[in-house]
This record gives sequence, structure tokens and C-alpha cells, in this order.
Amino acid sequence: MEWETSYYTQQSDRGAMGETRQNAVWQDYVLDEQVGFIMRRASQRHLGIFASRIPELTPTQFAALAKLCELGAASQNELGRRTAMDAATIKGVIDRLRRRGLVTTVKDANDQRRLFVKATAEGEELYASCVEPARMISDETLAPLSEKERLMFLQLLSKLQ
Amino acid sequence: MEWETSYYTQQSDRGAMGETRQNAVWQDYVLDEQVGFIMRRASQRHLGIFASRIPELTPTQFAALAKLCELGAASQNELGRRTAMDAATIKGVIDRLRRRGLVTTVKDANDQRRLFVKATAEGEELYASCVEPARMISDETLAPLSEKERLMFLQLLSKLQ
DNA sequence: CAAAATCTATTTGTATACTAATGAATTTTG
DNA sequence: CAAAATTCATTAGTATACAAATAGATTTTG
Repeated sequence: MEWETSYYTQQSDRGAMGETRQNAVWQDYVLDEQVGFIMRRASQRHLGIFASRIPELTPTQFAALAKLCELGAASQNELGRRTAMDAATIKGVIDRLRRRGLVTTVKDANDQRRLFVKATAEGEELYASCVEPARMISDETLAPLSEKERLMFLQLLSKLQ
Repeated sequence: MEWETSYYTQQSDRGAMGETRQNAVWQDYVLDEQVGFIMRRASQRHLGIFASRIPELTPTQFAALAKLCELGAASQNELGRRTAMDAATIKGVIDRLRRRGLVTTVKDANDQRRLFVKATAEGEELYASCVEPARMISDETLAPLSEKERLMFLQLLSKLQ
């Protein structure tokens, strides 16, 4: 027995006039059409594509490693800023990358507050081997769009950062 | 002392020819330009807007409650499917909503596997009071775009779900 | 009808994310 | 220069997310 349709309709007679008027407020608010909801679903799809192409790293781990290879090195907090992760988040990411030998950390001699983070040779190799898959991930994520649409989409999305 | 610039450049002479060739692979891969990275940042901005407008609920809790009010009622798993949450995730969300008295759950008499979920009066009231703020959230999220751009963006984003 | 397959909910484990609080180090400022 | 403010890293707590395993209920199928 299927259960696809709902037991009650949106304008069900659940009671008094007050509720009926409340329902009127909902009428043209449809969750599935809201930008946040659609963006969450698009993100989920992208994350699935990512996991299938680069199973060795999560997107955040890849981002941290990529930025580290771009920069050469950075303090933990700065790396977090450059990859849009707060201090608590980047700490966990770096901890896990270090545990796997992909990065090393040392106290910065010039500033005792800072933790100096650097990719290891192994980390750089892994990153290098992930760049091509990463390109495919971006491609596959945008695959439903034409070339023109992709440019337009990226332009618009960039404005919403 | 500022530390904004990196210690090493991207094409640093870190060693042999092999690595130099590896660097060539990175050259036109820039993390900040990838759709996944930009989408993550856009999501973060949206989540910040959401939290400022509806501090009482997380986006996922709101989604579950909204869909529940749309549907009238649903089994826990079906609600998860309709809000793009897997079984484990929707369970946690419903647990927290129930703990706050916003939804009730009962074993479905017709199907002993199913957990029947329904919004309470309090849950429906909270949802009704959140719809206007929710509209503003969608508006504010898309605020950097013109009216035309918004339509275009939503159209394109929808294709990436 | 009985076995196989599917569905539902739960649990465990891992990994983001963010808030808030803390303490140590450094920079700014009066 | 000393106090105030800021920065950095860590910790604790809460809330998604998803994978994988499990157990019970229901449906499908041979």
C-alpha cells in the first residue's frame, strides 16, 4: 500500500476561522521553491559527486589541502579564513589531515600563538593527484547546464557569497 | 606584524623536475573559482541570514516543520524524503522538535514499521509565525541580484538539484 | 504460502559547522 | 610603558549529514 499522498490537504478544516486565516499566510510559501532549500539540495548533489570522484578526502579536507598547496604554508587560523572555516572547524580538519600524515604543524617561532601548517610531500602528491578529478567534479556538478548557463550561473552564485 | 602574504609562491622551486611538472597541473585550478567552494560560501551566507531572522529554528528544523504543515502529517521517513534528509538525519530533527513540543509521534496502526509524525498546535503556530521571516530570508539571500537575475539564478540552480 | 526482497526506524561512528568560553600571546593605545 | 584590545588556538556543546549495520514489519515473488 502506497502512502505518497498526504492525509490532509493544505487547506484542511482543522478548526476555527483563526487557523483558516493562518493557512492563508502559508498559501504562496512553498518550501521546495525557496533558494535555501534548493541550494541545500544542489549542495547535496555536489557532495555526492565529490565523494564518488575523490573518496580519499572530504570536500573541506580537500579545500584545506588545496589552499595550503596554493599558499605554500599558513597559520591554522589564516588557512581557516582562506577556506571559509572558523577556528573550531579548521582545527578538526587539520587534526585529521595531520593524523594521516598529509600536513605537519609546528609552533610559529615568531608568534607563539600561531600554529604553522605545511603540506607534507605526501600531502602535495595527494593534492596533485586530486586536481584532475577535482576538475571533473566541477564539470559534473555543472553538467546539467550549457556552457553559457554555466558562466551565468557562476557569475550569479559568486554574488551571493 | 602582518602575515597576509604567503611564504612561498605557487611556482616555488621546491625540488626536482617532477614536482615542477606537477605544479603545472595545479596552474589553472583555483579553489576559489570552483562551483563547490563558491556554493559552500553562498550557503554559509544564507545560513547566517536564516539564523538572524529565525533564531528559534535551524533551517532543517524549519524545513521539516514546514513540510509537515504543508502535508498535514507524514511518516518520519517520508518526511525525510520530502525534505531531502536521510533516515538518520530526520530522526534527529524530529527528536529535537518533539522534545520542544512542536511535533508529536505515534506508531502507525496500519503499519507497525512507521512512525506517524504530526505538528502540534504549538508547532503550527510557530510555523505560521515564521513564514513571513522565511520570505525575508529568501529575499535577503537573493538581495545582491536584480529581479531578472534572481529568476535566472533560481532557474539554473534548480537544474543542479 | 513461504522465501526473498524491500521498507522503516534505530544505532554507531565519522566529519563538518557554529557558538561560547577560556587562556596565552601579541598588538594597540592612552 | 602599562592597560586595554585583539588575535590565536583549544575545548565543550549542539546540530546537521551520511555510511553502514541491525532488527522488525510488510510486500513481492516464485
